[in-house]
Amino acid sequence: MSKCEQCIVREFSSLKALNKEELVKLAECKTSRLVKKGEVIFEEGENVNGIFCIKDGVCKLTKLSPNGKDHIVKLVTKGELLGQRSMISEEPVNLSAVALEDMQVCFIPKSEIMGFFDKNNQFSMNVMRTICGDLKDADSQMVNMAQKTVKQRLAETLLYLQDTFGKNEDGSLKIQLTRDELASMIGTATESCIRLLSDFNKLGLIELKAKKITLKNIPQLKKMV
Amino acid sequence: MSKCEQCIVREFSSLKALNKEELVKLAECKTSRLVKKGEVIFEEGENVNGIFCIKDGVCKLTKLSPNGKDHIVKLVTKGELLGQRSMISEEPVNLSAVALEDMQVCFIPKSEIMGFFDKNNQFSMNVMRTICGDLKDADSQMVNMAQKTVKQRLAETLLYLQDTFGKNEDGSLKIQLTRDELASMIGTATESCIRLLSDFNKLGLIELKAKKITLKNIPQLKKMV
DNA sequence: TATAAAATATGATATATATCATATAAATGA
DNA sequence: TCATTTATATGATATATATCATATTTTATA
Repeated sequence: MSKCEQCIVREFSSLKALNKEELVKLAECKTSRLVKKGEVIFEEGENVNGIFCIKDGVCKLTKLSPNGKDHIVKLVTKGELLGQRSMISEEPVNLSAVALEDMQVCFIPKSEIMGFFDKNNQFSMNVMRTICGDLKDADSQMVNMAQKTVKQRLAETLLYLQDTFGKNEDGSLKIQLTRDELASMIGTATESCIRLLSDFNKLGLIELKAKKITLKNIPQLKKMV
Repeated sequence: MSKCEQCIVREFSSLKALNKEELVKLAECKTSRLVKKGEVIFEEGENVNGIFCIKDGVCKLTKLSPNGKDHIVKLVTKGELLGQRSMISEEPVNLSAVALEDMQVCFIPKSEIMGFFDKNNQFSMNVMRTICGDLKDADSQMVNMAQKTVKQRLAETLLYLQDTFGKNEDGSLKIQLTRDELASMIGTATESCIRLLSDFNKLGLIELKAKKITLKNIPQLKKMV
């Protein structure tokens, strides 16, 4: 069992408020797990009795819409926590979490977290702020979905992906989503997404080669949003 | 200055966790205000140094989209609190609040609320649960906007309005939204909204008379969603 | 009450997007 | 390495929705 004290990732989440003693307790009760690309961490409707801390990798949070399509609500990456909302609401999770790449994930049981909640004010404030940030983002995404065109949403999403996950040495987006996944982030049909990418390519806004997407004209992409 | 102790509305919000002593303190520092229909309570980007408690009436929370249209993110009614997210995040509000009917609203300064936060665990837990509920709703609305047709969203919204705000003696929806507002809740053009209402009317799903909307075939409306 | 302004309604048309079909390319696995 | 599956791409077409125009009704106001 590795020590949480030495885990750098903790510095990026609400857990940074924990003191040495609390971190020792945490290390004792947490369980670590490797999650392969494509593997499910938890599924909509499940009871998850605790939270997950992402040590490495990226996953998607999806929600099944009544028409049977999955919609990607959020991407979550190294340093972030999963399952906080569900734990606080004492409800099943409302989203599924699926690994987009191989991941290292730690699970912290609810009892432990609730203890920190009671005793460490800074920790609970951090959690609250995170959830408030999520709410603000969700509201703004809701408005995007309702009011922007698919083209605008695609441009915005490409910019977001580069901003958040960076680029490879060749300049292409570091995070690898299938066209299908990209479509279910922006809320459109896969073919429409592919077609628009193709249009963007022809316009010189992006470059497509062998599945890799490279943003070529960022000012122009920004202007579209 | 009326006493918060005797205000029934408080029982419906996070404030129900406050004890007598805290309620007396609250009554001393709060300010009350009448808000006329159409009046703005606060505007996107503003710094609101506290939270509002709605004693009576309903307001809409809107967000301006880049195309210049307002989108209604949420309706908030008697018993609910406004501005919690912004206060916790220590950020300007991300939404505007506009009265849909005449309202009675109390303002509670941030300092007071933060005091309750520190000392009353049940209160902060209540606030957290409310925000978690908002986040869940927002995620689900986001998916609705992205994946459902305008027709489905209209049906769903009509059912929601009746569920949440009830109906008049004549059976029509109690809450009075303009077509324009209804359109900006479901994320469509005003004309499209009017047209679909007209279609629903012809199909016997609803009845339109003199601005009043009456749901006539709820099972069928539910089936559409 | 008369008049202006705003809200609702509906038609005609344009546009964005989804769907269905099929081709090609890439990835996977025996 | 070849065969099979899966992902990407593109055309043709259908459909949903937006936009523009105009009429009618309702509401506000002088």
